[in-house]
Amino acid sequence: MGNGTQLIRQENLHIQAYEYIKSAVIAGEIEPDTLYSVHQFATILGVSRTPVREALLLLVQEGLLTMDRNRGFRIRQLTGSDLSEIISLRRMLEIPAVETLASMTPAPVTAFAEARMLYDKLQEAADKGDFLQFLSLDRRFHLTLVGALGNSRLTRLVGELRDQMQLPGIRRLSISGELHTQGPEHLALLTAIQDADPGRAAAIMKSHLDRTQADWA
Amino acid sequence: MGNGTQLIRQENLHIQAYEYIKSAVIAGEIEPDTLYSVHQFATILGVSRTPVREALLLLVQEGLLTMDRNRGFRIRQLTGSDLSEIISLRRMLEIPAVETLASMTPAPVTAFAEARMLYDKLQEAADKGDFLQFLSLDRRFHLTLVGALGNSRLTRLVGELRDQMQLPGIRRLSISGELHTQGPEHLALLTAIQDADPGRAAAIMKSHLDRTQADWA
DNA sequence: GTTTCACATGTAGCATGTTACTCACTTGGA
DNA sequence: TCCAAGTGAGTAACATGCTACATGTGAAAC
Repeated sequence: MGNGTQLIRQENLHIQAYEYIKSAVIAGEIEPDTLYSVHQFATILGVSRTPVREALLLLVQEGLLTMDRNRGFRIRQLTGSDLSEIISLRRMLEIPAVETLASMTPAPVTAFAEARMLYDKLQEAADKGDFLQFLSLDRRFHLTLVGALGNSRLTRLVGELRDQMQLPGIRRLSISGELHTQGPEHLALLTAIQDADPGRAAAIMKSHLDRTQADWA
Repeated sequence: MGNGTQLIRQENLHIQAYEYIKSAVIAGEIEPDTLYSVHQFATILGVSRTPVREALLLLVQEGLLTMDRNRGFRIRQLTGSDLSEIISLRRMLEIPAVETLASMTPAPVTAFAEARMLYDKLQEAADKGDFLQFLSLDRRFHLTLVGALGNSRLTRLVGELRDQMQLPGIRRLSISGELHTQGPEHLALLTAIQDADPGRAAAIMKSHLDRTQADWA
């Protein structure tokens, strides 16, 4: 059968299902502690069970979901030790990343410009209290910076780790109040990098991670 | 533990297929530049195409294989920039890892003992010129050490990065001659860690990665 | 009241049928 | 000889049928 309204849709269904479900998980549209079946998602997406199952298996491997045999799939609940594992990895990756970024010659000015633009939008979202938008822009801000290093595996990895931290299991509320404290921190980081001050950039990143861990404990 | 004694074998077929194909890839039993079909593996393993396809998709996500739409699957060819990405990540992860390892109190003596045992076997394999055995023990040696840190995500990640480096695309020969130069390096690393000398351990790890990158260029 | 057990329900898991695509090869015309 | 359209084999990709299993429920046995 034809592809409906899409002129050319060259992307596999399981990829599309993967993107959709992943977004839903991160946006919090999926209930924790609730079992979801392949059939449910297949019905929602209007495709058969096969590509949906494939997508779910990828998400399990990525650590966003867990699988209960013959029961269904559910959002992974992070424990405290999961969190420290993730934060520990982020320390190893993101601190050297911003250091290197601040030392690059020539400086990746286009990435800086884009990060600056994202920061502006970020502040806007913080003012409006638009939590989801804030999270999305926060993610893009950091991935833009890390991406300027040109290491695609690093960029992807950092993204995955950040995504995992959006999972429930740890208290995630009260962040609404932190929206405005986070803003200046982003700007300070960007400024330090643009000033080619690796030490300051690293220190900001480190304190950010420290505080994140403390907050979620 | 050993599933020989296990009465019922309750592991999903796609997991078993995943393990099997991954081993085959790393052991070099799979020809590079050759397209393999789901059907081929399914026939070899004596199962249907579904779990095999699921396994292959996981391996694609992991970066060991690539997928040619409507053509088949093949081993991923690493380019020079792939290699530098991987080495760069390994630097960020493995150097801090051995540093931390050397600073741990109490020291993880059981892991040290196991690493020492693996080192002995490693030397034995090097003497015999058993290349595959050497690679397998080398992998276990490093993962045992990293595993002692207790960060399961880190351990898994390091393992995946090392696996990717076993892929062809870069000259991998002449390593036979290096088998004996690698041996002492392993011992030096282990000794530095056991001596609680983070700086020395880090230096050894760093030079190892530098040399690895230079060799493969 | 408590335990046991048969059964109904819904699911993952696997097998298999079907479709549509890619590409090597052939064929025919200039 | 060259090139272009045609075609056929093989494949991923998707849909669907079927099986085994985990679990909740309720009646029967104690």
